[in-house]
Amino acid sequence: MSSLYFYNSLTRVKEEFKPITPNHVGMYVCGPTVSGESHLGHARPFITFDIVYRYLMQLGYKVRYVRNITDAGHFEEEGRASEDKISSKAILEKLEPMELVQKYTNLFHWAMKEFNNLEPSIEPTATGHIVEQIVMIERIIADGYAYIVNGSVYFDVDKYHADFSAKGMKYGILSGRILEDQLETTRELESQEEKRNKSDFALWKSAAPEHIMRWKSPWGEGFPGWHIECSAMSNKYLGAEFDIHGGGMDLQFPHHECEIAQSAVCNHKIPARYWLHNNMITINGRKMGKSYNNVIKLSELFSGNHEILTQAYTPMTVRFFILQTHYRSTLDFGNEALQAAEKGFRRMWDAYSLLMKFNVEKGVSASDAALEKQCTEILHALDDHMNDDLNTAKVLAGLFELVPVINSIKDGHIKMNALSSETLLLMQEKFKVYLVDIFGLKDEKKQDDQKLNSVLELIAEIRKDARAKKDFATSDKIRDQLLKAGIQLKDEKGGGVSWEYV
RNA sequence: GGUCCUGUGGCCGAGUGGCUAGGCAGAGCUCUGCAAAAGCUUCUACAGCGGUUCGAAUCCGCUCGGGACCUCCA
Repeated sequence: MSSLYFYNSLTRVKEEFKPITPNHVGMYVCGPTVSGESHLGHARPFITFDIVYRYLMQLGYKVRYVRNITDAGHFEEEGRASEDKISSKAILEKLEPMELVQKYTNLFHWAMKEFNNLEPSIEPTATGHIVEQIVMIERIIADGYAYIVNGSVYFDVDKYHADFSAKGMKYGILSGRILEDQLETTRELESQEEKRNKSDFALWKSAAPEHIMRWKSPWGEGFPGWHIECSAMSNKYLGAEFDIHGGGMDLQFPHHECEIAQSAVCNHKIPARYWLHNNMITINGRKMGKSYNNVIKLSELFSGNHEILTQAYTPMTVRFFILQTHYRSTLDFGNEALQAAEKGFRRMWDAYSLLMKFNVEKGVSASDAALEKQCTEILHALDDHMNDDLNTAKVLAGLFELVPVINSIKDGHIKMNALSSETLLLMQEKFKVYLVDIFGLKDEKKQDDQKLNSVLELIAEIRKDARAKKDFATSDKIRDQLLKAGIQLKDEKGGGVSWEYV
C-alpha cells in the first residue's frame, strides 16, 4: 500500500505525511465565528477535515482534533442595528453577547450533526481562553515584537520580518507574499493611524464604550485580536509544534500567516508541519460569502427555502456533492449539480446495501478471470487515490465502476461465482470502509420500524395475489397509493418485491 | 495596481506526456402486464493561436475569459 501524501501549502508540494510523535497526530482546524448562521461555504472545511480526521484514524493513528469556536470579537447580530448594543436599555432588552453566541453555536452543532461530522476531540472557545491569549501577547511584547497604543496592542510585522527571515520564518512564508509589496498595496482602514505600519495587525483591541464584549487586560478593557486565539489554543492543546493545521484557503492570508508570526516569536517554530487548505464553494463562479450577498444558509439548503433553490437538499446529498470534487478545487454550486449528487448518492448507496446482503461463500475461485482482474485492480487502487492528497473524487469514481457489477450479480446477469470469494469480501470491506467509516455517509431513508415492515410485507403479499390474478387495477392502486405515502414498491425479477422510502 | 490560481462535453467534475475517468441529464435497446429500478449500447470535451515532442487536455509562450487573496471571511 502506498503512503499518505498531503499537499502542503507551506512548501507548495505534495509531501509524505509523517507525524511528529509516532502513531499520534495533532490537528488544528479553524472553526466557525458564531456571530451568524453557517452557510454552504462553511460546510466544506468541516466536512473536508472530518474526512481527514476519519481517514487518519482509519490508518490507525490516535488523533487529537482541535477545532475552535470563535466567540469573541467585534460582534453584531445579523440584521440588528449596532445601536442596539448601547447599554441604555433594560438588561433583558439589551443584546446579551453570550446569548447570541450560544444561539449560533447551537445551530452550528446542529448542522455538524446533520452532516454526520464526528465531534472534535476538543472544541475550545476564544472566550474561555482570554488568559492564555493575554499571556501570549505579554510574551510578544516582552520580546519586543509588539507595541501598545491607546490600550490596543499591535504586532510589529516589520521588526518580526527583519529578525526572523534569517531563521527561515519570514513574514509571507505561507502565503508567498512579499512584505515589501504589502506595504504599498494594503488599503486604508479605520484606526490605521494607530499602527506603525499598515501590515501590522492587532493582538488586543481596546473596546469602545458601547462595545459589548470586553475583558480586563494589562492594557485596559478590550478584546483579543482575531489571530491570537488560534495560536493560544493550538499551543495549549497541541503544543509548540503539531502536525496538521487546516482551514479554508481564504484564511491563508492574513490569518494563518499571522498565526505563524505570533507562534514563531513565542516558540521559535512554525507551529504546524502540514498546512492544508480547502478551496471555496462558488455560486455562479463567485465565492459564497457575506460580502457578496450570495450565501445559502444551511437551514435554507436543508429546507429548500431560498429563491435560488429549486428543491431541498439533504445533508448527505451535500456531503456527497463535496466529496465528488477534490478539496483543493473550487466547487460550483448549482441545482443541476446538487440533483446529480442526490441521484448519484442514491445509486451508490443502493448498490452498497445490495452488496452487503450478498452471502459470500468461502473458497470460491473466480470463473471470469477478466472481470476478477478488473475488479481487483479497481479495489486496490482506492487506497492509492485516497493517499494521493485525499482524492475522494477518484475513490468514488472507482466505487461507481463497481456498481454495475453489483447490480448485475443481483439481477443474475453476472453469476456470483464470476468473482472469487476474496474479491467479493474485499469489495464488501472496501465499500463499507470508504462510504461509512471514511466518508461518513449514512442512509437517510432507513426505517427500522418492525411493525411498519410487517404491515408492508402483508400489503406486498396482497398485491402479489392480485397480480397473480391479473387484477392490475388493485395492484396498481396499492403501488400508487403507497408511492403517495412515500413508499416506492419495486417488482423484482424473481417475483419478489422490494420497497424504499422516497 | 500587486501576488497567485484557473478555463475539460448540456451540467458538476477527475486527470499533468501515450491507456474509456466518474456522476447527472439526453438517445436507443433489453427485462417487465404497466411502472420504477437495473443492465447493455450511444451522442456531445479538453478556451484560441503558436511552439517543444515520435506523441500534449497534460510542458512552454502569447491572446482572450473566469476567480481568489491583498479588508471580516471557510
